This record gives sequence, structure tokens and C-alpha cells, in this order.
Amino acid sequence: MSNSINMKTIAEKAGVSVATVSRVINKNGRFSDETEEKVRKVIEELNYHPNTLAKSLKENHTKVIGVVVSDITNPHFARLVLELENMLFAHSYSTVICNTNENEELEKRHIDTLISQRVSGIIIISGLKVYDLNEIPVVYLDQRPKGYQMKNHCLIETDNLDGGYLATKKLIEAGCKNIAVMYSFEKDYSQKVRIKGYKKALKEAGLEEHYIAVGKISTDKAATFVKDYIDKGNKVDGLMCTNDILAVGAIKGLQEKQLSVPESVKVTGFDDSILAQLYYPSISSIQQSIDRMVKKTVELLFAVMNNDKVDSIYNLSPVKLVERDSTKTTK
Amino acid sequence: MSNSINMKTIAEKAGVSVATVSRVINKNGRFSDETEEKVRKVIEELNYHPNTLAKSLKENHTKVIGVVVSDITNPHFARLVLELENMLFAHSYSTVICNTNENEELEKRHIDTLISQRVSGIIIISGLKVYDLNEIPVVYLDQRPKGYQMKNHCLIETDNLDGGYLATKKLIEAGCKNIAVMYSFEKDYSQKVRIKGYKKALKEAGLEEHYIAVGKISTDKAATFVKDYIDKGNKVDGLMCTNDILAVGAIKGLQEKQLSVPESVKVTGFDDSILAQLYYPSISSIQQSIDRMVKKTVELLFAVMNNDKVDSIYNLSPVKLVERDSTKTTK
DNA sequence: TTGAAAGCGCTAACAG
DNA sequence: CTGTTAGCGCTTTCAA
Repeated sequence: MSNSINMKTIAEKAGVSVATVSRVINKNGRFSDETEEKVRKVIEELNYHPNTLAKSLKENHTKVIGVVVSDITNPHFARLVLELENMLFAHSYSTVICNTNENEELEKRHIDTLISQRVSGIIIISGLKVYDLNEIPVVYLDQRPKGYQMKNHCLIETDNLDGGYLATKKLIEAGCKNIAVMYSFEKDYSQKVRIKGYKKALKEAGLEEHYIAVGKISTDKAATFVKDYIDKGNKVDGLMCTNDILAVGAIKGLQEKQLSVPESVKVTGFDDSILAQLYYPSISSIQQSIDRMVKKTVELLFAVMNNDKVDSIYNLSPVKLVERDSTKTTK
Repeated sequence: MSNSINMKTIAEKAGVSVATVSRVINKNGRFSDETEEKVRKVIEELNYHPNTLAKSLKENHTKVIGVVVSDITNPHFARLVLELENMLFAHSYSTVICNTNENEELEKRHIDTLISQRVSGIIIISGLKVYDLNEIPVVYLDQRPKGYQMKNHCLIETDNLDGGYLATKKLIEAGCKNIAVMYSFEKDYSQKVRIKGYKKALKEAGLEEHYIAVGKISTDKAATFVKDYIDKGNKVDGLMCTNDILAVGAIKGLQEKQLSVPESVKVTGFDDSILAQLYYPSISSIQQSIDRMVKKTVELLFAVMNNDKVDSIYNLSPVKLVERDSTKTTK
């Protein structure tokens, strides 16, 4: 083991009992300044680190939260996880991050491991499915899981409807007439709602709907499918993509078809990730309130953990459109 | 606590002793098929998850590895962490990921927490400094820490010298005569060595060295500093950047100065991250052997954990140049 | 093949 | 203010 010195060692060296050592470590009062000093000195000298395992076993709760995420290399998820980890750490909680690769079997194993570790709570950013861990609090973040029920499950999500609507409206305002939506046909809930927003905006403008379905989300697929679409003789001058990765691929594809962005076709992304900021042309994208969502998530999780009363176990965070070059009008 | 049913519950329900339950769970033999079936059935029924805390406390070791990383949103680090997590999980280890924001105080707190959790080992990707955790094995990955000593510390790193050399050589071969290196002046060890490679290549070609130092790594800073450099009347037709983020910023800056890439200036990045692949123009970049490094790291860590003999506690992983548009010759 | 029981390091009730 | 001690859930030795 990493360390065989324990409270008993400290107690003996300091000439006190283990109870006293425990008290000073946990600042539980009931000891004199003099005693405290003695104990602290020994702890320092021996570079003692209390065993969290034993503490948790005894206290019947751990200060660790499990975070289950489908793909940490997706910049949007990475941001979410980073902020979660920071905020949790500030509350003296550790974070165990689990990557599922969108694999159900793997996700199950990860969750079992988390349960065995007796984590205090779990945050799930994968949208795969709903879990009934009765004893252990779960908050779903950003991705609405299959089987979700408003009354039973905690969910913090983004206003995808408004996002889809705002993005599409921007294209309409920029003068686009043939506006298609590009999405992955492995449609998760977020995408569905974003598409709803798209429809709503088109309807208001009296325009027709057009769809470009892509396989698994990747820039290559997006480029291929948009080229196909063009080859089939379809007209597009506006393209609402359900995320930034698709938008990047779409622009690549359009350019290969000699359609310049934004001159010939205007494009919007979703997530306002680093891709949208850095790509050339830079991509107008829907920005989510990451900080707000993370804050809400942690608050809700802690509330459930403490059995506090909560106003609502659901929260919808607002979005805004960040305008960049991909939707510039060139008058 | 998440679960108050324990081995005793299972034992009673199954009409056996806790020792037997433990044996079947851990497949330790010494029980009949009949007994096993009984026990497994009860476990299933009660949806029992053994308490890892108690197990670890008793066994005096945990199956968890701590990973300390300076910035998970850096795509290069995200890749590393993802692969580590996958590989560790395949070995039945959990991963606790800690983000330090390059903050020494925070890193210290994180490491203390990991020690208290009695993690079996720690992988550090931050380059901040060397830690002496005597009892607990540490492997430094990708970033050589300050105070590193070949004899005492485990390190898996990339051949930064060759990387810097290859990138610069590419620029030379592409006909560049005024080749500058752009780096962050918060120079970490990797950057220093990449710059060494740059010098080596220039020397071979009999060219002069030029430096553009940027503050904290960011695209904005990179753009600003490169514009400054041009404004001061300096000539550049080749730019070796010590990472992809700087390269992206540099290209932005050059373009704003009406210097097109690669026509007027050729640029190389480092890390071959998604930025290099997606940016327009796409950026030639040095690719590291992520999979190999991760594999070596885990192997080394486990070897140290098991007190196995190891050939070497150091490993240098090869790099290669991935050529893209930013260094294309336009003859 | 099985069970009883000690003990991992810690906290907290209880006694002083 | 301080110490003694039971017990958290598990593994493992020892005995049967």
C-alpha cells in the first residue's frame, strides 16, 4: 500500500489517542490548541495522508461523483466535463470520468463500477438510456436519455428548439431561399428538437423543408453527403447543421463543389465549439450556456443528494446565436 | 449510503457464510457448483454490488489510477486521456481525472486527494514539477517535469527534437529562406527541445534563426504577435510553430497582413490535432504516436506497481510529419 | 467444501 | 478536553 502509517502511528508519536487525532484532522473541536499543534506537527513530519477509503467506509458516503460521457474528445463534451470537474472540486468532491464510446455494454460496466465505488452521485452525458439506481442520485446533462420521464428523472438541457429556430432564422434573414438541415440519422433527442426549430422557422417564412441525413457524425461523412446532395441536382443556399462537426464537413464538401461559403451557400453550426471559432470561414453557431448548465447540474445533484426540496428537477438553458463569417451577407 | 445490502445479507438469504459469498464473488474456488448457483441467484435478485471501498481497505490496494492533466480541453491532452482511460479500463482499473489549469496549488491539492484515496498509481501530464510520492508509483507522460532525473523518474515522451527538425526541414525543402519559430515564452521542456530541432535543421541548411515569442498559448496571442513581427519589418516565408494552436493563430495573423498561406508563407504545427486537420488551409503538423505512448505508459506504470524488473523507465516515441496544404509548394 | 473470526483505518458514541 | 471501543463491509487464515 502507498502508506502504512495511519492514525495510530500519529496518535502514538503525538502521545494522544486516535480519537483526538481524528478530531483535529476533521476540525471537530474538543481539543486544546496545544494538542492540535502537537498532532499537526507529527502529521507534517510523517507526511501523513488520512485514508479516505476507511473514512468513507465508516461514514457511509464518499466525496466522489461519477461523470459518464460518450466521447471526451468532442470539444463540447470536454468543456462540460472540465467545468464540472472544476466546480465539483471546489466543493471538495473528486470526479471519476468514464468514457463510453457510445457503447451500451461499456456504459453498463462503467456504471456498475461507479456503484461499487459507492460514488455519491452520477452525472450522465450520453443520452443512451435512463438508469434506475434508486439509492444513488443521477442527473442527466445535455443529452436527454431514451426513456426519460419528466416526473422521475433529473435533466439539465439546452434550449435546442430555440437554437434550431435561431440558426434557421438567421439563414432566412440572410436571404436564403433553399434551406436544408443536415443531421446525423442516428438522431438523438437534441437533434430532433433542433430540427423542430428549423421547421418552425421555415414555416413562419413559408419556405420548404429539405433534409440531408448523414451517417455517424464526422466531417468526412458530412462532406460526402453534401456533395451527393448537390450532385443529385438539389439547390441549396442555406444549410443548418445540427452540430459544428457536421458544419465543418459540409463547408468542405460545398467548397469542393465550387460553392463558396458564405457567398453561394450560408451555413450554421451548433455548439459554438472551438471548431466554429477557428474554421475558415469561421462558422456562425449556436452557443450554449455551458457555465449555467454545469452550475444547475451540480446544484440539482447536491440537492437530491441532500434530500433538499427542489423547485424543479428540470432545467432548460437558453442559447444564443454567435454570428460569424459563414452567414455573412455580401452586398 | 447507496446500498445497505451487503455480503451478510446475501449470505443469510443464500444460507451460507459471508466467507463463501466472498469466495464465489472473487472466484476463489473452494465452493461447490451448487453453492455458487445459490449465491449468484441471490446476488442477482438483490442487485447486489460489492463494496469496493471495504475490499480495497482490506486488501490494501485500490484498482484506480489517477491522471493529472493540465488542460483537458487541449485536444492533444484529451486524446491522451481518452486512450489512457480506455486502456486502464480494459485492465479493470478506474481512472480519476484531475484538471490542474496549470495551477501549482491546485495540482498539489489534487495529488493529495489522490494519495488519500490510495490510488494504485498516478500518471502526470502537466510538466509542472516532479513529485516524490515514494510509496506510490508515478509515470510522467508527454510533458517532462521540472526537476526530472533520468535515474529516478519514469517518463514517456515524444521525440520533440526530431519533430522540430522534421518540421523545419520541410519548410527548408519547400524553399523557405526566412524561417522563424513561434513559441510560447512560458517555455516548457517540450518546446525547448522542438526549438533545438529547429536550430539543428537551420544550421544544416546554413540559414539564420528568427524567433517569435508569444505569451500564454492562444490563437489570439499568436495572431497578434505575428502581425507585430511583420509590422516591425521582419521578413518571413516559413514559420515553424511549436504547437497547432499557435499555428492556427499565426495563419490568421498572416492572412490579416495579406500574406497568404502557403503561397507567401509556409507554416507547420505540432501535435497533429483536429485543428491541423480541419483548419483551412489544413496545416502540416508533427504527429505523435499517441497509442504507442499510452501503451508504454500503462505498461511502465503496471511494471513499477508490481515491482517487475523494467528495461528502462524512459521511453522516447517517434514522430512523423503529416503533410498538408500549409506547406504546399505552388510551382 | 465450508464457517468463524480477526482486522484493514477510520469515526463517533460514550465514559471520564 | 481526552480516551476507549464498536463497527463500517470485506478478505483470508485457521479450523472443521
